[in-house]
This record gives sequence, C-alpha cells and structure tokens, in this order.
Amino acid sequence: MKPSFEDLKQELKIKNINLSHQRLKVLEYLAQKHCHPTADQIFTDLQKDIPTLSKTTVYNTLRIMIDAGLVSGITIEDHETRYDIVTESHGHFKCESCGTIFDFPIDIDSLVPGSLSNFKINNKNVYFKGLCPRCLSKIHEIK
Amino acid sequence: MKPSFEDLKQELKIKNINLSHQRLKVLEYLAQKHCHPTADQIFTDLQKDIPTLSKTTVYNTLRIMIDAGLVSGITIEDHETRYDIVTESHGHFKCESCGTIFDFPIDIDSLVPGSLSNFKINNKNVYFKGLCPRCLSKIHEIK
DNA sequence: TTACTAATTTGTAATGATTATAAATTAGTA
DNA sequence: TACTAATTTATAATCATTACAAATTAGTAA
Ligand SMILES: [Mn+2]
Ligand SMILES: [Mn+2]
Ligand SMILES: [Zn+2]
Ligand SMILES: [Zn+2]
Repeated sequence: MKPSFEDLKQELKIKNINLSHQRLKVLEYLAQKHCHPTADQIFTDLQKDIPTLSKTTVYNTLRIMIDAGLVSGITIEDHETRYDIVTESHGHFKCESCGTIFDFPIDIDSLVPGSLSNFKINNKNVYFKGLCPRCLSKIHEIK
Repeated sequence: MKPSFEDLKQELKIKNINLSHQRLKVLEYLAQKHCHPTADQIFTDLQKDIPTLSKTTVYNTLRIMIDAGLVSGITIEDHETRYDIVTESHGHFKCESCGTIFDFPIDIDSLVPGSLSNFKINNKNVYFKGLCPRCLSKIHEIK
C-alpha cells in the first residue's frame, strides 16, 4: 500500500527529522510521481518551484530519507542511482531503450536459499532489464 | 558448471576475438579466481606479471568479454562494477562489512510474474546485502 | 524587536571510476 | 624487410557524487 504524503510527514516527525521546505518538496515529489527519478531529475523539476535550490540539498535530503528508511536508492546502472519511496519489496524492470523503470510484484522472501542461513540479510533486490511494451511496439512499426 | 579456461579460449575463437597475451591473462584471472573482482583489482594483480599493463586495457578487455557474453558486469554499488565469468544465472550476496561477494543458487526463471508478459526480458539479477558469517562472528567476539 | 545559536542550504572544489582519444607498440603477412 | 591492421598504452576528459566552508534561515529568549 502506498504511503500518503501525510503519513510520510508523520514518519519524519517521529524520527526527529526537521521538515524544511526543500525536504518536503523532495519527499512530495517522490510520493506523487513514482517514476524512480535520478537526483538530477528531481533537482531539475523542483528548481521550477524553488529557483534557489541547490543540487547538494537534493543529495543531502535523499541521504537523510534513505537513512530514515523512507526512501531507497536503486542501483541498476553503475552510473545512475534512482530513488523510490519505500513500500513493500518489489522488483524493478528497466527498459534498455527508454530508460523507464517499472515496478513488478515479486515474493522475494520465498527466494532465500538454505545456503544463506548463516548470513544476516539486510536487503534483497531483484531487477530485470529488457524492452518495455511501448518500445517493443515502436520497433515493430519501423520494420 | 564452471567453464574451463580452454573452453573460454575456444569460445573466443568461435566469436572471432583475437587472443592477445593481456586478454588471456584477464580471462584466466576471472576463470581461476571467482572472487568477483573490480577492474582495479584485476589491474593491480595482473601488473605483477605484466609490468607494462595499462588499466585501459583491462577495461577494454572486460568490455569485449561482456559483449561476447563470456563475462558479466555486476552492479550492486553505484560506484563499483564487479566482474564475473558467466555461468548459469545465480544470485549474489554482498557483505556490507568486508565487501566480499558470495554466489548463491536461485531459480530466477520461476520468479517472472505475469505482469511482465508483454515485456522482453534480456537479463535477470538478484542480489542481497548484509553480513557474512565471518563478519558476524567477528562482531560476536568484540562483544 | 534584537541578539544569539543551531540547523539548513548553498556554491564551489574535490573525488574517483570509467571513457575518449591519439600515439606507440606489436603481430601477422607478403 | 616493409607494410598494415590490431592492440596496447599514456594521458586527458567526463560526470555523478561527496566534501567543505560560507551564507542563509529558523527558533528562541531577553
Ligand atoms: Mn519501485
Ligand atoms: Mn557470481
Ligand atoms: Zn521502453
Ligand atoms: Zn564479511
């Protein structure tokens, strides 16, 4: 279930994280759009509302949210971190043509093999790569 | 089943990739150690044998092997790519304390959800993060 | 209001893995 | 040996992210 923006604000209050204008905007952005943006996309979009915004603030805020457990950084390509409001664990599909990241449901917990019984698992990630339906149909058109 | 070094050389011949001294050494390194090294680790270790080795050559070679499908680049952290001889698909566990990456068996194909039926999936990745048994026992000792 | 302090934001510089480029070396062939 | 193409090398460039210190803001008490 997707957390509401109010829920998130509440969570931050509980964790003693002050709610500045910038922090609220970053959080709101992630809560409303769920497009798995890069830090740069967040920065570019929010700059329209907050002309003085600095990219450092975006990075700082994302780090704070990650440490608080409200946001997760998704590493699929080694040169770009995407950000996601944390919900139940789910898989990610990245289209290699348009770059869009799609969520998909997956029962990750059932995957854990016996060979990891002596390991302490802190987080589990599943991602696929390929082509999304939209890009597949575009390729079809050209042919 | 792990491919032998000879198998790999054969594969490259089939794909029309020339076998230089440097390329053989990189491939041999990956085939013998299966420690999921970084490009820099490969470079540093091979430099002992090949004093003139350049880091660019290591990167070039890895790219060629990846394109040929013999090696895969593993992205777990956004700032370091690890390299692995391609075998059957398996999961990776990265210890957040010592950095070691462990293989574990996992039936990734059984995971694909119906919601992705219209997507073309090119590759599937599963990685966990946490603490390995060795590091867990070290924490225990200290307490 | 004013003064003071701590938190936050900002601009700028630094970092570090990877890539681009072009010159130097090597291998293969006639 | 001479020629050509492939490979390697050294060096510089790129670019996302982080480090740092100064500037701004928010909160609080006098
Ligand atoms: Mn997601
Ligand atoms: Mn592996
Ligand atoms: Zn697409
Ligand atoms: Zn460990």
